[in-house]
Amino acid sequence: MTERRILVVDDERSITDLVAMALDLHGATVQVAHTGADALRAVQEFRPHLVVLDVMLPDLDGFEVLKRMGWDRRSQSTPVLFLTARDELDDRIRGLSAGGDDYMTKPFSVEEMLLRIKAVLRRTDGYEDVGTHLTFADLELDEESHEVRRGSTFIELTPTEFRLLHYLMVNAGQVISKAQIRDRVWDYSFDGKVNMVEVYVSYLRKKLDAHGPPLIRTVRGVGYTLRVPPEEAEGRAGVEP
Amino acid sequence: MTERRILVVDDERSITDLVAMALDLHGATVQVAHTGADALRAVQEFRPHLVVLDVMLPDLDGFEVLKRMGWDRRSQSTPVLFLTARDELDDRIRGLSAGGDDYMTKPFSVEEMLLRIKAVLRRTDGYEDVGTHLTFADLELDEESHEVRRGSTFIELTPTEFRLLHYLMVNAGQVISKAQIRDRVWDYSFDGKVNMVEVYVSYLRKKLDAHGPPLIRTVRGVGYTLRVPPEEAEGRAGVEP
DNA sequence: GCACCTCTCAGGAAACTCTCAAGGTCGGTG
DNA sequence: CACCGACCTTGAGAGTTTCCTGAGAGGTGC
Repeated sequence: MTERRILVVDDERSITDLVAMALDLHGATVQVAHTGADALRAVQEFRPHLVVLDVMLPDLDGFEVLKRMGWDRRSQSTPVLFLTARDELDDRIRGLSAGGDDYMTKPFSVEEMLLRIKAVLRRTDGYEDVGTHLTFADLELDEESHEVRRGSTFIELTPTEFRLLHYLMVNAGQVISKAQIRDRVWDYSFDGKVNMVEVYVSYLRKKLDAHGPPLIRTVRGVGYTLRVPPEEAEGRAGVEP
Repeated sequence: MTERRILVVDDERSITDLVAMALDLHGATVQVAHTGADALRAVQEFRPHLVVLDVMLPDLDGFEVLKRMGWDRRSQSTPVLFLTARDELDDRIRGLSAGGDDYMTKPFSVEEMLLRIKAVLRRTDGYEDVGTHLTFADLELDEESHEVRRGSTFIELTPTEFRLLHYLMVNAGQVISKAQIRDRVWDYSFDGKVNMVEVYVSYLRKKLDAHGPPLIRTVRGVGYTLRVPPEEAEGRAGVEP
């Protein structure tokens, strides 16, 4: 997301914080607004490459903001990612994705949001950050088509499994804690007191390891990591009597 | 940790002392605060690159401090490492690591804390302090993936073994006393009456020396040290094991 | 209603930490 | 130079923590 200016508009501070920090970590330059009026001002001055825009704002609603951005948009075609509560889903919103824009329902996961933003930027911007294609050992994942292959066989993943694998692949070679996974792959309203992460890792393993050597390593007490499987069983060490 | 300003906030003086001293030894510039109010003042003036923040403070709690740091944070994105008692693990801690922050439960070991701080700085800072990679003779240890190799074979270590080896490698060539090891690799509430350190050194030796000449040398009455194995000592009287 | 997905729960497996005690090794000393 | 005591090493194992996974209940979309 390097070199992209992104404006995040939501009246809930917790949401703007979360989104802003995540985007910041990914190299974007972020600005935040909490009202429609602020948002319009920020669009003028900050000239974002993309706007994340809540539909419900205290003063204007998101569509009004969109409309008043109008002339600006057409000249610059600044894309918008709308945020909306699930039960406020509206035909006007559904129509957005036709124009290159997109929407997400709250609550969302950070991982999901990053994927969406990248997709929108790609569509409107001709933007190739890192490409849509991730590879690790004989594993391949395509962000756009949501397709996963191991070697030559396609693997069907559920949406959650996909987000988890994507997150692991982006951070391949690094140990990721369960807390990180939970915060990133699950939505922010999820208060899982139980072992969701373990369960989903288990699902992933079952699907991935059916077609080759194990790829997900447990690092006890710390988390999980992808690793290239050691060539042969000889690479093991430790308990030699 | 060179050139990094770190603010340590905890109401227990023993903890701030411990942490501050360890960080100081690693080249960080450290400041300490014992209340939320002090912490906020220190954030303003000291402009730390990272804050170690206890959740329980006499005046404000850690989250309140975090919130009031708010606007400051977003512009600077100062990361936070939270400290919390294991049984106070709080739902509010959720969501932290999506922003690059992290938390640790008390009691912790100094070694563990240094590893966490480095990890957080790496994530948020883009900055490679010393690299994640330690090398000694044909031994390699990677902090990020928690992988240890000797020559070409991977070695599986338990968390405690890993901390111990890491500590030895950081201080390679220096004799480390058992007391130092205990204070650093074990958490500060540990009152080992027995020979824990010896036992774990033994475990390490068993795993490491299966793949080459002995690396950990005992210095009788003093402690242990890593040393490069002598090339070949066939002419010598049996001084070397 | 059916298919699929998400999440819970609980039992059991596996890994890890720590203790203890039986030897082994070393250095000094009688 | 043989022996002693202090120190060190290591195997065995109990107790605990952490992780894995099957079964199934609820939810959602078609």
